[in-house]
Amino acid sequence: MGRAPCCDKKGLKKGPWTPEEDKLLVDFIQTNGHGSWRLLPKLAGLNRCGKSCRLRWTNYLRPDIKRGPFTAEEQKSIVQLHGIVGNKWSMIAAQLPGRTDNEIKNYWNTHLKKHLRLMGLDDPPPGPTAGCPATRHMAQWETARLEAEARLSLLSSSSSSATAATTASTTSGSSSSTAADAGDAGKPSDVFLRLWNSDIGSSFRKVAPPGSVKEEEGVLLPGEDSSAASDEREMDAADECQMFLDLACEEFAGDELGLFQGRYGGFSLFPPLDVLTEASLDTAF
DNA sequence: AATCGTATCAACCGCGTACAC
DNA sequence: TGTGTACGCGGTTGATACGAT
Repeated sequence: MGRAPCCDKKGLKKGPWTPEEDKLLVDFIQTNGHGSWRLLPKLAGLNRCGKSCRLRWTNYLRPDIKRGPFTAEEQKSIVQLHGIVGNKWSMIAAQLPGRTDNEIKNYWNTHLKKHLRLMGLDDPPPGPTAGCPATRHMAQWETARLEAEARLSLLSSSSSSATAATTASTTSGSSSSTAADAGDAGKPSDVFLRLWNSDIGSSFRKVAPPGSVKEEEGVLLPGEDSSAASDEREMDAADECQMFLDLACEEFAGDELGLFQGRYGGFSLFPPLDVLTEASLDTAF
């Protein structure tokens, strides 16, 4: 479990990439694929470490990257998904075709977080019943998320067969299976994918513009879609404000999704652990 | 026009995990 | 089984752009 020595090498260039370097990297990957990132810079004639090449490719040069401002739907999705998985930017990015984890992370830190703070939705007070309704609901979501992680970790550690069944059910039933499904959906710790393929996830998926996601891979094809012009508009301040109000005071708060099963004076996404069987887990996720 | 403060985002750093040997 | 290596992720930094004074 040692540290990667990849960037320890002296003499490797750092800092901003030049157009020439970009071209070398793109040409090489389009011809040969990236293969081993460690070997790539040498093979491509780049004086960079593999890590830097991978980052440049995944965050900037990849052909399927979507440029431009985040749409209203994307912003809404980010806020919602963040409420479930927290700072799991790669998970969130997997649900937003063409957006990178780095981009989403930056956008969250510079835009969305600021808006939430201004509205008092960030930094919730202790206890789910304190504060304004909107803040309380945000706290409830965070509580639910933590509980979900704890429960599923517990369950997955004791039931590998349930995991296999879950994987089978999730990959067959969803019309918006993603690249992540193909890769990591079988991991018992992948809480998000379980949630995403549950009723909760399907509710969230409703916000995605029709046709914006390729059915099998969950990514935009070159030249595909992008016709959802109405979704491409940039939100003005009033739109954004209203969006957060909507999220906090309606969807996050509501039982309209059938999420909250009150107990112990609070709420929970799940029935008590002792009634959670493998079968019920399969049904739920 | 110059200076200063703030916002943005590309890129880096370091850690955790998976995997090969 | 233990160790080393490579990769991916999230947090952070620093350069640059932009707006205010």
